[in-house]
Amino acid sequence: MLKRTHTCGELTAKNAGEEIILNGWVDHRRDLGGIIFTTLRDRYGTTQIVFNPEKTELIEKAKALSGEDVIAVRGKVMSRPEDAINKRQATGEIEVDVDDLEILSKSETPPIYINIESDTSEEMRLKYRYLDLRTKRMQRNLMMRSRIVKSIRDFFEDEKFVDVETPVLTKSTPEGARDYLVPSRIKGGSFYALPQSPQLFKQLLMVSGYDKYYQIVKCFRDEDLRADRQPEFTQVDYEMSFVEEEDVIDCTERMLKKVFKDALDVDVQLPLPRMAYDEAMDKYGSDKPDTRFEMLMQDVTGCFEGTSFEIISNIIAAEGVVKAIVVEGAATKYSRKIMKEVEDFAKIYGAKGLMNIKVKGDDVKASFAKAVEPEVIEKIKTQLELKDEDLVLIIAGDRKTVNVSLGALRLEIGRREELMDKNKYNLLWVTRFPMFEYSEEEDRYVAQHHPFTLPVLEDLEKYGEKEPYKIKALAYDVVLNGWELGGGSIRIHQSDIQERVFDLLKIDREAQKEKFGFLLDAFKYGVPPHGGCALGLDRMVSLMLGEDNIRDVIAFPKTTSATCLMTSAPSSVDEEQLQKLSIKLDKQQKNS
RNA sequence: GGGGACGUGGUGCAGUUGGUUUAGCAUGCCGGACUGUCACUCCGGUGGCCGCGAGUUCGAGUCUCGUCGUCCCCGCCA
Repeated sequence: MLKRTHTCGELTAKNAGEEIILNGWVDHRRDLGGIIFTTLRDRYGTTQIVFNPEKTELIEKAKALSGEDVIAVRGKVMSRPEDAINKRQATGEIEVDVDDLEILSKSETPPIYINIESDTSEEMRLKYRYLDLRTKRMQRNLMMRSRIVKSIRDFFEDEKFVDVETPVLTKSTPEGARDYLVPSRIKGGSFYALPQSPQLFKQLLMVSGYDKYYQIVKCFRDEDLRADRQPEFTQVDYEMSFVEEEDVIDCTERMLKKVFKDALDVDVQLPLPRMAYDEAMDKYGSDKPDTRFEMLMQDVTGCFEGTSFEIISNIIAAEGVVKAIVVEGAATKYSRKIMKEVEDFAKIYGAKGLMNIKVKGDDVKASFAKAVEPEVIEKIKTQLELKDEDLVLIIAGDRKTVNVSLGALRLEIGRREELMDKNKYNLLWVTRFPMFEYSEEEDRYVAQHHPFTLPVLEDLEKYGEKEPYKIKALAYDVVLNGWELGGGSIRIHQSDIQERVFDLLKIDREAQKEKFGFLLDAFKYGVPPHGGCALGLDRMVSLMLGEDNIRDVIAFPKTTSATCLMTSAPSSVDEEQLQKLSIKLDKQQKNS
């Protein structure tokens, strides 16, 4: 075999005259009758190779080449004629005059386009993923991912973190997402769980004295999928001992700064802005605010005080709120049809309805004008400092619904009006998350982060068991352009506080022992104060590449129904296999 | 668990209110012409039971129901 001396991306005018060998895939062939041009491709780039008419034997061979054949060519690097230079190609100054051609492997006609940008359906791309990964886009994505991972590793290694692998076959954790289960053959009827995160193990590593740990690790959650959610995904997981919140935040910031510089040559200004959870919810209606544009939510409940508008007065009486966003220059542009679309959008997020005010010159037109006193509209106009062509979108209801629906609407308007600058990377911290969240389903408080998060101690004293929903936690998320990149917390290392938290969560001694006994035992033998963070690598890479779907930065992803179109996983298994695992299927599943 | 969009030659799409049709376009693929192309160009050709199943109808790519698949979203995801 002719072994390559160069890749398809590196030859320039400087190599002119050299005898070289290239290996690669036939990207494209242009047969002009006498002369044949072929573009050869590998992951480094493309190079034009030329079959000249006088080499009759070669020409015959070259005529038989088709797309995606794997070939080797030996030839001489030639400078191209001035008018034949291809400026869009890195190797466009040269071409290779072929002296010898070896066909290493023929290809059938591929089912998807590889050499040109096209809108191939995801279904085809996923089914023939190995071909899709040949495309320029996917090669760029995976190579960027690799670069980002290297940068992260370099950072942690330089900072003396230790990379420790934690088990993939582990114990089911009851709090949080649904676990993927793996049946045990040796202990029939028992199950391992795949980790949702190495949370408990990394805390144990702190107990063991590995005061700086990191791992780039697969995690698993058996929940429904989304554009930014896969059942298996990769986390950048790290934990530190003898630290406080500031230290974890500082370390994360420096890591992000390095990664952005290394991968994108973007300078991130430190320290990153911070926003308390309450402020984020209040102004952006989200715990992961997109701060690339303003259009903040404003509370206009006061303007409706004493109104006879029954729907609103009832909401206010029930401690609800009325909030508004102002869309500048949209009053005329937003026709009845668009307003309907916008209202329907808000309703998806639980809004009961959408009120609006349109300012056109001196005319202030409210969709709810008939139901309300003129002063109310006047007050809103004053409070929001409305000007010509302003459109005000207003939602009333309970605080949570208003925040969520108006926050989602803010983003939707942002998209419609193209207010998000794609070249901007707005990183920020959202801090002081609530420690507890009431779960209707379970009829108890559950930990919003996890039960090992350290509550703000003053809050714990002040609100305690009476108003646990007011207790904040030393938990923080890092947010990039409205996406949660990751988050972490300072953990509890004091057994008395841990017990109080368990009590508040109504996890009794029995359950504690059963579920987290090993951790609580470990904490008896000298545990340093510690805290850490975990970042979603897939999200991070996709954001840095401007891809809006994490499938495009994962080599072999799953569909939204958690299947793999290439391998057909998950699939049924032999009866015998099941027997060894002590598993019986019910009739319904057997038939399907 | 729920809502929405889509499914038509290998691929990406069009196909009007159900009927004048032999399901069209682009690209690919095959054959021919062409010595400076780079998504070469030009000429000719090949290729589809319209995802699958049932129903309504004289007649279904088009309407209805079911089912499968893909994508987006709500719930869910500490």
